[in-house]
Amino acid sequence: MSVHVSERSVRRLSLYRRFLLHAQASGSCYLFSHDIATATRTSAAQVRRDLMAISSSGTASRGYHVADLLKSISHFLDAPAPQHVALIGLGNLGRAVFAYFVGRHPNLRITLTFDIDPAKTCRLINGCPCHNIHELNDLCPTHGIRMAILTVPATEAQTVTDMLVRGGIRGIVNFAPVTLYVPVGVFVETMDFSISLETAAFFSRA
Amino acid sequence: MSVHVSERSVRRLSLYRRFLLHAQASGSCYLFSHDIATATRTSAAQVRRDLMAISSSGTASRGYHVADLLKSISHFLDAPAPQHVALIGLGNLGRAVFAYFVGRHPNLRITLTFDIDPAKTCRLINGCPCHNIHELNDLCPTHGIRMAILTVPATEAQTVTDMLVRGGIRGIVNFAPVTLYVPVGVFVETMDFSISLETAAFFSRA
DNA sequence: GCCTGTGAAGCTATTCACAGCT
DNA sequence: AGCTGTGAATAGCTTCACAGGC
Repeated sequence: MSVHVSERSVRRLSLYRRFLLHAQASGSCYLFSHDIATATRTSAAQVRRDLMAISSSGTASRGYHVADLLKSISHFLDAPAPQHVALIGLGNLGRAVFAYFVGRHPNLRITLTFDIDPAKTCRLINGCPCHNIHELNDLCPTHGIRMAILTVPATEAQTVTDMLVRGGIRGIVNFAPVTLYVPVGVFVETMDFSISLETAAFFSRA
Repeated sequence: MSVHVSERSVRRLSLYRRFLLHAQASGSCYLFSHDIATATRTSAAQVRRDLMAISSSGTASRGYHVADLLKSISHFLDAPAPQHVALIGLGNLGRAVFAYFVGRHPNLRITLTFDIDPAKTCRLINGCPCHNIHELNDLCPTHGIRMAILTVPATEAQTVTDMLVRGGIRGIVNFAPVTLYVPVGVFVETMDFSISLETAAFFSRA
């Protein structure tokens, strides 16, 4: 089991799951690899490879059983119990992310939020207490939080990242347009609008 | 010239540029490939390869001249004149994107915005007129717009994409968590928070 | 006939390693 | 000594193509 699944595959599996949930909601019971491929802009062979990697299987006649597939993708992607997530920075972006988050990720829970601004701390934001950023070091370990969403200004991002790493965080979704320095073993995913924009601008003229 | 530069390289070049602008602002005049590599989380060899691809060069003794490098990266990445960009969907997200955009991308300009909500159309948003989405087909070609940012609800994203494609758009930055179907030749970059979140969640436990 | 599962092939991206230069 | 530029090697990813099954 667990024969190393690449980052690319993990991302695609997440996409497959989202599509499968939609398909299931609209009544699909079985799907072929090429259906999943079309819906996620990849190839049928790629879908079969990815599913093979998590040892899912289908039948030649009917393809993949949607409910079973969902179960096995979720078994692979999700932690056994919901993962707790910290949200750092409650400006416009942080609150928007929180709002978007709610109801969409049943297996992930924002359980702690942090900000530097005393006006925001010690209040409930969406029913979740907001702490001062300096409590981060103590609170993250005691709440078993291994993952954080970073919505602080670019100038603060590295400082906060260092605190997160000291607090034992192993995965960061970073919204600040900066490269974060982290030790090996800490995963950083940067949502970099500027880079995406420039890339799209480039290829829109190619 | 122009010996095919991969999408990965384009993205990295955009990152290098951002770093170089910061470095220049803090007084750096020359940098070695390993400096750029460290700042952008890649390898020195990768930096040299990427710069080679756009036929920039440095010297063995001092490395790369920051100002020259910026010039040649910008020459490669940017259009000769600023590109015009349409922003579709002026809800919270669309307005946030607009606000973020301002002042950050001198070579890109949001010149038209669209929404379906009549309450939003025919008004100025950040000094930019907001049109009804049905005018998209006419206005994009006449304004020479080849690129759009899509901040509409997921349910509308494909419909609007079809309109954009008919209007001649060749590049889309999509914020809706859906796969968009576009003909070949149209570049789509999806800012997919859910997928990024799930990927980070996965690797935070690996 | 058209599907899955998968070894093998092909392709792309990255890294190695070193000649040449200062 | 330590850099760049780059051919060669390697690693990683995707597609091909086909045996086996309904």
